Parts: sequence; structure tokens; C-alpha cells
Amino acid sequence: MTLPERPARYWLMKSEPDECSIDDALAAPGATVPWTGVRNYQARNFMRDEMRIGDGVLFYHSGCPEPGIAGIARVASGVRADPAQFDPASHYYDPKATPDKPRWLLLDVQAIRKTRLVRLAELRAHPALAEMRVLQRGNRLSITPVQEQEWAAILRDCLGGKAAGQSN
DNA sequence: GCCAACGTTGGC
DNA sequence: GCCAACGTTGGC
Repeated sequence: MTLPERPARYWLMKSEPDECSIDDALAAPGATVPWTGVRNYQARNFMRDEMRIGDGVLFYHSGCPEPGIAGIARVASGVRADPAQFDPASHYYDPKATPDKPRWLLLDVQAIRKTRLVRLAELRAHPALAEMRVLQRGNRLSITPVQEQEWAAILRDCLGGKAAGQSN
């Protein structure tokens, strides 16, 4: 018996390009990277409870001179423990986490293609994106849901309407 | 470097 | 459970 089907959902995932840029992801084996370092419960819960293999991902560069959407990707695995939480040398070490009781999870993200940089100002100026979660005041979540119509508007109006989000 | 905004921690 | 203090995020 397989998991129940559901329509694909869409997400925006922030990455600091100094740590993992869209180019880094595309250069990885299988263009796939483990999304390490999520240390926020709400974002973790999205990965654990709502994200499914095949969901579309807007690959967003943050904490850099030109923040914005830099590529398209897809969710490529379910969750597992993020090994960085157990590594005292890691920036993402969490002394309260143990292999028996991991706190933090990751999943694999597969880059599909690099896009032109769709800058934050451009996203903010688009009427169809007025309610986009990542653009809301004070938002700091590194993973946010994207509505289907927002995804469609970005692909159509910002990325030239080429098909994306499918690996075949 | 600044600062707004939010999440987490921990004393009570 | 409250809430002040502190830490982090992330754009600018």
C-alpha cells in the first residue's frame, strides 16, 4: 500500500548562498543536497508533516547582497535526523539533541534549474504575490508555503512561463 | 553595523 | 503560565 496521493504543494526555502547556493546544489551528486541547519520548530514541522516528495521548491538566496529566488527545485526525500545536531564542531550543534531523541530533521532537496534572480523588490511589486507568506512583515521562517497561484504567477511572470517543477 | 521583528529561555 | 531578557534572522 502506498501513501495517499495528494496534489503537489509548493514551498519557498531560504539558503545562504555562502553555505549552499543554487549552483552548489546543481553541482552536487544528483543535484541533491541535504537541507541541513533548520533550527526552528515551525519550519521543522513543515518538513515533517507537510512536505512530500515531488513538491515544488523556490530556491531562495538570503543573507546576501542580492536576496531573491535563484532557482527551482523539488523535495526529493522524506525527513530524517539532521546529523549536524550531534556534531559539537558544527555551527548547528544542539547539545540537547541525542541520536535517541533527535530534535532536528532534514530532507533532501533536488535542484532542477537555475533561474534568473527574481529579486525581493520584484516579488514585493507583484500584485499576485501581495499575500505571499515570505513577504509578510516580520517573517523569518526559512521554509514557507507557497500558494499554487503564487507559484504559477512567479513561473509565468518572472521566469518566462517555461514548465518547471517536473523532473521529466 | 543597525534595527525591526520574532522565537526561545528561564525565573518566578 | 506569564513575561522580561536575550538571541537570531535578515533586509537594508
